[in-house]
Amino acid sequence: MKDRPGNKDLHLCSQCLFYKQSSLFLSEKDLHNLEKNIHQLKFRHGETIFKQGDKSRHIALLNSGIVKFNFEDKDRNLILSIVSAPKILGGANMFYRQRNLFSISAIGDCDICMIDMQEFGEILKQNAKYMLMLFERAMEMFETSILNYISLANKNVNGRIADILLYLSEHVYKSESFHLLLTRKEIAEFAGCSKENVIHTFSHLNEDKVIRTEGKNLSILDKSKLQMISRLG
Amino acid sequence: MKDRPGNKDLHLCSQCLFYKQSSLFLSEKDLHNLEKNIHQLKFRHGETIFKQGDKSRHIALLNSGIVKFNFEDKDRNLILSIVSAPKILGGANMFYRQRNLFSISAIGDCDICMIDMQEFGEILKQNAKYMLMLFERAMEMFETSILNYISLANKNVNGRIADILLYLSEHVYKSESFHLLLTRKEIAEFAGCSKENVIHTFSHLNEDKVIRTEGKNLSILDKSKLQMISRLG
DNA sequence: CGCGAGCTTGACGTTGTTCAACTAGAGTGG
DNA sequence: CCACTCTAGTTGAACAACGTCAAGCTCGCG
Repeated sequence: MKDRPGNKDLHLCSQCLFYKQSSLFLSEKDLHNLEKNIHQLKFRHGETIFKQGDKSRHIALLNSGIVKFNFEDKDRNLILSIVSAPKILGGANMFYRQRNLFSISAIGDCDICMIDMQEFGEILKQNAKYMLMLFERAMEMFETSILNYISLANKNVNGRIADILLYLSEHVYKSESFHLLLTRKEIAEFAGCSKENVIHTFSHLNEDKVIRTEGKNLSILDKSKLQMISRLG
Repeated sequence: MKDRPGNKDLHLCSQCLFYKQSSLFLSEKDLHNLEKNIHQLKFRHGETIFKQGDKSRHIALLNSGIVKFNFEDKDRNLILSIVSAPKILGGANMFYRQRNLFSISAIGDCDICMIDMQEFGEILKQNAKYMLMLFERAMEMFETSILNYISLANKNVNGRIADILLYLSEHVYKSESFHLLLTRKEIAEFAGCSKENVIHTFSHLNEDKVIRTEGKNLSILDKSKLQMISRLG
């Protein structure tokens, strides 16, 4: 964790969504304790936020940016999920076990608030409703993983890639046209197929005018057709 | 939910593992309230305990038996996980959303205690440490789902089936030799492949004396070889 | 006995992976 | 400023893995 750039000063989380939500549940005193245990960090593209197998000592609030959850195998890599701000990261590990089940790393630049778990755990134990709220957030990521799992099991490559493009458009970039920060290989790791397969599928989708790719830029031209491919896959 | 056989009388959970654990966290009064909201049920092979898409009104304690978590698609079916008693079922849905993300059904006969969520939710909110314990349990099932997902993405059919046999042996039946209550089709739904593929793989494993199948009975003869197949897959 | 469900086997076609060759752009050093 | 190298992307072809289909089998049950 040495090369983490960041400003470790205490900061006022006045615009921070998480802080606002927390203030609904916590007392003045707990809120102050919480603030003492938060520090802000910036991560650049590719940097690891949580490392698979590492001890989970923090919970991370993704305030801006996009991250990927990836499971690292001997030789292969699998992207479980990709999410954009605002999200609570690391909660799944926190509520479960001491060691991270997977890594989380930045795609593009990310602003993150790190909360030390020691003190935070104490606050949590005193505030059951607050814990419930956090837990629900932590579970959201599992839902997307399970939906990905189902997509992988039941669909062919075309269907899965269509799924991924729709997911990225609707839930990550929130636009029909976006600048992909993922390599073809990473998309393949998300779809659970080879990178050549992603490229072939992109080529066909380009020919059929369903999408348009220009280098890293990707536009969805015919969303309904893409949805049909997703369904038929 | 009409044809649920069961005895709805209040019962004394004196041997019930869950009750014992709960007594470590809860006050006499809460424990009494909890007991009032529990009723015992018996489920037979194939019966549905929780139905995908249904409202989650209960949390279920699996006291004896084996259950499968399965996601139902238009035409296909996918088994996310198979677990044996003692386990807490439905917590994942409970702590997440109002509607069940997947179905849970009995494999063989199951003894289950159903807890009504209305009153139970109130007890939870007053007992943060207790809630944390329940969370941890609820998360266990997600870990197995994610590990299955990874197995599906990174391994070939042989490796996945080897994984499943090892999993069933170690975590479900707790024996090298067991009476399979799953059909070949269900194993295929767990492995995310066709039933013929399961049969072919079983045949080869039989030829190579890695396992022995006699109808529904299955014995693992050479565990280390099976582990090797799992690794190479 | 006859029927149906689950199981088994082998053949065949499709899908997807792997491999190899090529292109384009970015960074490096003489 | 050009050659070199490295990485990402692209394409097509060969091969292996897997799903689908068809046919026959076994067993339990009405």
